[in-house]
Amino acid sequence: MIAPVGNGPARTATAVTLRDVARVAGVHPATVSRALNAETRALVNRETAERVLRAAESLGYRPNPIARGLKTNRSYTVGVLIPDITNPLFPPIVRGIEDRLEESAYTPLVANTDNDPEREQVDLAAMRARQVDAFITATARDDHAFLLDLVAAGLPVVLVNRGVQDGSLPAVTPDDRLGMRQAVEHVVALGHRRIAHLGGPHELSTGHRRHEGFAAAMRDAGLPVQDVLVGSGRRFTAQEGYRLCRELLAADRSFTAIVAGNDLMALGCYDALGEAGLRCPRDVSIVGFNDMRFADRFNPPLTTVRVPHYEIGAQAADLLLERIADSSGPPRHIELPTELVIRGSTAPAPTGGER
Amino acid sequence: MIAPVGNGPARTATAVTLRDVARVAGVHPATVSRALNAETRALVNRETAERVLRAAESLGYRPNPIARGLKTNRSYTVGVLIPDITNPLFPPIVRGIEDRLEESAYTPLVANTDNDPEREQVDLAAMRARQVDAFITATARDDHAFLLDLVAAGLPVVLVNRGVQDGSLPAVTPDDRLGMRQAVEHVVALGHRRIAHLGGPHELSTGHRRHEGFAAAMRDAGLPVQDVLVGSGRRFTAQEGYRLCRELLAADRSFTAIVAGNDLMALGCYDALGEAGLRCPRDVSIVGFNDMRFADRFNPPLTTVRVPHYEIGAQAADLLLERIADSSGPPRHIELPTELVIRGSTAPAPTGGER
DNA sequence: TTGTACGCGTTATCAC
DNA sequence: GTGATAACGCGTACAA
Repeated sequence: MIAPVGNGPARTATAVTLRDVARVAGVHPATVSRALNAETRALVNRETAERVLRAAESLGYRPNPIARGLKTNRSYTVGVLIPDITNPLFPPIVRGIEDRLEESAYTPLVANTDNDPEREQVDLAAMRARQVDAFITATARDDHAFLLDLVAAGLPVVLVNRGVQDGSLPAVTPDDRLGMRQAVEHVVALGHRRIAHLGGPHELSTGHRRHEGFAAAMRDAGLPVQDVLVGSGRRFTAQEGYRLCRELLAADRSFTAIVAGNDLMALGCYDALGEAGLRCPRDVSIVGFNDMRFADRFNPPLTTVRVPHYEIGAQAADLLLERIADSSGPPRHIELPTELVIRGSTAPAPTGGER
Repeated sequence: MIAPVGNGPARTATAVTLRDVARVAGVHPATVSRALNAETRALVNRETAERVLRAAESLGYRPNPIARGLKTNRSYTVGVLIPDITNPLFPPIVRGIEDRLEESAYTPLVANTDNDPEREQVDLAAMRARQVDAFITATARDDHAFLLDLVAAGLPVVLVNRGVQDGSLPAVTPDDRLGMRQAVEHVVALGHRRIAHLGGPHELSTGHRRHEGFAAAMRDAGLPVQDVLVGSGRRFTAQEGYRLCRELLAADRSFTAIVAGNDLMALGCYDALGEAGLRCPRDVSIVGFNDMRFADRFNPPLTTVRVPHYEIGAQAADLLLERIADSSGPPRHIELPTELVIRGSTAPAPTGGER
């Protein structure tokens, strides 16, 4: 009986290693290492280096980052914490981060925390176990002590989309105050005077800075900020926008415009207004924030403040790479300018006094 | 002068290793390894194992996956290739994958290929260099030889959202034919007879299977499939939907319903119809496919076929884990059922003959 | 300029 | 049942 010739384990493509290259190039593995690493290439003879490079090329050598990481204690990997990739805000941010990191041979590890501090800790621990070299997080709350711990442990951290009050961490965010000013000035120019603001949680920089921006812009327009016209939701969701708008309608029906904390909250306002028999923009004008995808497709198309999300992600990655290279120096906070996008949800204030 | 006591490099938290645990537990590092690894725990004395576990716990020991990977040649990492996370189709799929992989201590590495075969190769190579244990890809075209190469090299591959014609690779997809049947039967029930189909590329399973489903359902309804009423776009985008719909309108204006290849293409139809002075659903009914986020917010709200994207991602991850454990056996193709969601873009066919 | 030797943290394979 | 040892692939002092 003739036994079939076994081929060993299925994994045919056993990787080519430094040693293989050395053998082909006729040098010592250490020399190959030096020749292939940009920083140490100067230490090796030009011709030798070229021979090594050719050998590596012809063999299709790819350094094994696992082995390298074990030695250098770096993984060329970056942890990215976001609340939920399913929230339309984050895909462009993540895309910006990934594109920029990829150029620098870093790989992002993305985790969704669902804004659950406990889950955040778990994800963070898992990433540290995987030896990530640094973090980008979009989940910053005002209690960010654990982030400072990371920094103290030598791991650079950059905040994206949100910042922290005390400026203790580098961040890339939209210019929330500018954005709110653009929103307010727009509806003021349309003749609105009684303007409401239904925003997000104050513990998030995006919540409180937009609130500040709203208040400042109203003041500058010579308009009062009335408590009854200002609400703060527990989350940046359509559901919370809906709840807040219903509360507002129950308390006061004299307002003619709402500046929402973000586009999702604006959507909730659409719903509450519709239920109350009010039409947007005929009865009430609404402005969103973010200009998330499909905001132009809503009914009515949403007037909103455009935030350059991709660019925010890209710059956050840049800032992180900068701090991986040199983490000294004070943390920078980069604010990217926003832009008002006028669509169908805003219109001149109804004439004939209050509605 | 009293010199400050230096603390060494900034990185305070030097990781605790297997050896540290061994020292505390009073055993050899190898024993610690055995005690901590579930599969080898049986080899070690119960009491010893417990002592080791306690020591590990008290020291806060976290195994270093880099070192482990170097030894075991596995990274507990999975490559996920998608066209673009910015396409609303993919976030829920990716989320499903991530959630399921996380439970099994695997980490996804996701890359965006932009449907560019060249970029796909680059990403794939980068992931192989990072020693990923397996792949999930949503980028399958009909030329998938290189995917079979991966399989031959011992790397399990699972397709998500798309399949391949010949069934040579495991896949988790929506039941595209069922979905199209649901769409067609809905408009037929509304009295439509001249029904168009503007679909995606035929090289993608999502394109040709939906086309097949459309043709089959029309046949079963006793309706002809006319060439002039069927279009195939180069991509699944609003832009292509718009282009196709314009071409359709130029060639024939007798149709009263369009079954689009997906929701984005349906959106393009909205635009083309609007430009032509036709209203949806009064003049033309439109059905989408996917029920992507915010489809209910469009104007009009889109009647569409709901696809369980999160579940598709989750099951793809399950299937992959299954094949990582045992890659023998024929590739399974799991088709998840779809569901019709009726909204405002479909209405009874206009009476009085053709429009 | 290049080679030698060692170690990163873990696990597989021996021996005891 | 446990300890000793080698090895995974690479980078880097140090020697030559």
